[in-house]
Amino acid sequence: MKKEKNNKPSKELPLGFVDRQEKELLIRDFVISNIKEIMIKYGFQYLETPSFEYTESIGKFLPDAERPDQGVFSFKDENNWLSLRYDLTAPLARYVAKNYLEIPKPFKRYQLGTVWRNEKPGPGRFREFLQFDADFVGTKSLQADAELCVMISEILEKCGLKKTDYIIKISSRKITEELFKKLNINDNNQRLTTLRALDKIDRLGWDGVKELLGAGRKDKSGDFTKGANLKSQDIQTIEETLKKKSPESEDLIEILKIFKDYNFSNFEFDPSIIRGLEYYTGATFEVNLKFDVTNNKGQVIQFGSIGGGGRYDNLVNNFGNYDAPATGISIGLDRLVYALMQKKEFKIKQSKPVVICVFDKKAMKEYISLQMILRKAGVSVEIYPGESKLKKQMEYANKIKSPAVILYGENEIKSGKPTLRNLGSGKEKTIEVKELVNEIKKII
RNA sequence: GCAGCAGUAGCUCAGUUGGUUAGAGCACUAGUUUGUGGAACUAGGGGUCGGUGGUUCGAAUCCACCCUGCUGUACCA
Repeated sequence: MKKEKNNKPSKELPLGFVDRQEKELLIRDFVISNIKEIMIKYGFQYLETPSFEYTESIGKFLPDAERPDQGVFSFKDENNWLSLRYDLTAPLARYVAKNYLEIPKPFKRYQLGTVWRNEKPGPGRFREFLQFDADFVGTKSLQADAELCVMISEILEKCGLKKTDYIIKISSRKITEELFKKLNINDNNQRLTTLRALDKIDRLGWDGVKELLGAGRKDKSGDFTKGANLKSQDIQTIEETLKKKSPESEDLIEILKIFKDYNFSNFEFDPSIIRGLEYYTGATFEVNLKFDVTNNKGQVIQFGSIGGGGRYDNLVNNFGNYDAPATGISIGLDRLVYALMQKKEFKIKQSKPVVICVFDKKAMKEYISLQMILRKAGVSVEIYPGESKLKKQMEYANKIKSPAVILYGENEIKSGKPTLRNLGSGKEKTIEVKELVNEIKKII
């Protein structure tokens, strides 16, 4: 905690939280409106669930400690532990279980919402972020899995990305499942460690992963990570299997066939797409950006994926005895927006008001009248919100990037002709009120 | 959590053989004769040098501990 002098409250933000400014928010709005449009086209229902859930409903583990803070923000109300959701999938499973008798089956819904994770933030990763999720619940059809990928691709392109800007990587848990069977790896811990190690291929390469599959690995800071302790023969089998360029599991073969029917080709089979989550049972996918993303110091950062998902046929059953196989995808919107902001060709329009300068408070009626005329015509306009010298008012207009100021002082009011100053060019024109709208529209 | 590095004004940083009232650029405020911005000039505000304790006549500068941040790594249901 940073101490402020005189015991004033800290102006710093908690670790992992950020203020977001207009430019980012406008791009986010743009992305969201594209998403909504496409979700309607694809026939998904819009859903919102609350930020808080009972802790036991969103975690796989019930709180066994005094305070369940394993990665979630929690607090206790009168009687119960509540937690801020850490994703939108668990709330979906809960919603489906709660409304099972009423909802259509299969159930297709999409959701936009903030999620929170109480963990160490990394570059471009925060403890509060906006997610977009689309899921099919209650169908085993691989058409659903395929369509999710096609749909994400359409969303990204609608947002202005080209085919060369992104790729959807796809794999299946069935591949690793079969490997485990074949190699007789039954210990759940060992399986998990293996999956997690394999998930790191893009970052560590096969050499690093093989260390993690074996005894363990020391990273460059000197920290040591314990490995899965597999036999070297098994490690070799795993490497050979996963290095194959085409899928051999039936589900993937079918999904790829459906992609073909959709004429969708911007994907890549990559058996290292494992995803850390334990609950996936079938296809897994990941959305990766292929252009460079830099941090605020201009350095290119390892951006990684902006989202992913897969099939999870058993998750909803956790809430009851329902047969609800499901598949879904989620996108980290803030990360997508952050990346979009860096595309040079990507411009978002920020409308800034024309400023009517205040020369004399007694003439306020005249200013208001001008303002009403302009607003009626749809022009963004404001009367300078304060009392300052003209110079200050100009500085203000300049600072907010106003396109123009209107000078309506004693002389102008007498003649009924305001002066319009273009803040881009610095040129001024004294014109009739009725011409004002047209002149301003030329500038904007 | 573990490991490495770092912590001086709002921001970017300078300031070590420890020594007078701690500096710069940018930003900010006021002004450069009273109706004009983005340039220039002048003046000004702002820091108990991350914190606490210690060594010393004297510490931003040395030591210890703590806190915070960055990076890597782990975890991420």
